[in-house]
Amino acid sequence: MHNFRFTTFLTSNISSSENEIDYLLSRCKIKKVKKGEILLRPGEECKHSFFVESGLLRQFAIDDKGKEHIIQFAPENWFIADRSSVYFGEPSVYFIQALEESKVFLIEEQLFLQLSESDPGFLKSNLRLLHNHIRHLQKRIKQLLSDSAEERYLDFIKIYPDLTLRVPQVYIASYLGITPESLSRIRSELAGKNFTK
Amino acid sequence: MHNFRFTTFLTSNISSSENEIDYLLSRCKIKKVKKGEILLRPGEECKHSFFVESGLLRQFAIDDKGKEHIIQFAPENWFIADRSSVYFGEPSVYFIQALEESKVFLIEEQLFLQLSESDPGFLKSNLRLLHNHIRHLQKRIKQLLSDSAEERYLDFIKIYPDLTLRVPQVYIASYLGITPESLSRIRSELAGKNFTK
DNA sequence: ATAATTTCTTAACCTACATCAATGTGAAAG
DNA sequence: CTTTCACATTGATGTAGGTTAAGAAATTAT
Repeated sequence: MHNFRFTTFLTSNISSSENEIDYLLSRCKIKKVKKGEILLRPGEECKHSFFVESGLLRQFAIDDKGKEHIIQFAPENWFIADRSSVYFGEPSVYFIQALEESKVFLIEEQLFLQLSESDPGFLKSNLRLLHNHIRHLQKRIKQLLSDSAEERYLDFIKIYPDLTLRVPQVYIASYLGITPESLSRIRSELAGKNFTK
Repeated sequence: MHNFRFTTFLTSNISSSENEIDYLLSRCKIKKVKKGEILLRPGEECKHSFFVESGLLRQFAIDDKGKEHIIQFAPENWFIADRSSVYFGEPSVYFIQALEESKVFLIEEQLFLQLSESDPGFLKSNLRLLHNHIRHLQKRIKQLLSDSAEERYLDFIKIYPDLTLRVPQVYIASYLGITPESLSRIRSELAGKNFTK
């Protein structure tokens, strides 16, 4: 029997009976995705939430001028989905793509709703996930409004030290809302500061 | 008996029995707030969700340099709250303030959770509210990453034509993430374009 | 190993928006 | 009516970050 991260995640984060968790697992599909593979594109309805068992995904948009903007990274143990598309059944405006070879669990929204109704413990966990998401989005807006690119980068490496090493800088720049050239400049300035101190 | 907007909102948006709605209403307090009055400040825990019965509120943050950044406006019929603070019981980093003389309903989180557990119809509405909020936040991030100040302003007046007239431009600028001077310039350029067309 | 490709850095120049400062306008308050 | 105060405009100048372009460094493939 497999010992999935997803199983561990569920048992430690969801105050639900073992039965319920088994049921949930039995209703999820697991999918292997290659590096670069796309799980969602603009115009499509996002049919699943994805739990990243291993590897790394990103959610991003492409603007009018053809530039990519990363909304979210999702390394192992994270959920990723276009929540509005999943929930409202609307076409998404985002891509979801694997940045590394990954394994993901596909979870249908219907299952979430069903378990939230029948099981208060599951509802709690579901609401917690949603609120974590909201907190994250809100912080992002606040940072984009208040902080300079350098400040945002410093926060990024504090919050995601692993990703800083793991992800090419183009993507980090795209998450921060700047060009890779600017990020490179910021990095060399920061390096300078540390030496002279 | 009063005919509140809140009542209308609840009956038309919540697929719940009349009893449940009456119960909800009976457990909410209504509060009159003067223009400029502050309902939440950084460091405080946000204890309620606010439903704006009349008037206009804003949620904003003040950054290190003392500049204000508006996260959200809430005119009548809108909810406003710092969701992460309400849900996680953490101290907020935001202000919530009345921009006009307003009446708001105060709703305790406990009540939301309780009704979500006991009533599937209420749960649905609660989830819908949360997902609307998420959609809104996500769009905001995408815009801040992709669009110019002018584009964001044009979208603002499309989405909130009423607020465009109702709210001083300083606040709109602060919502868009620019200075009032820049907004004024954008407006005069746009005016120019329309004349010559 | 060596070539090929992807990623990163550096430099010169450019642009959107910020800052500072002065002036104008319109609504509320005396 | 006129004074005040909050709000808006306009102009001169500054700056963070963008753009373009070239080369260096690091991975990946052969």
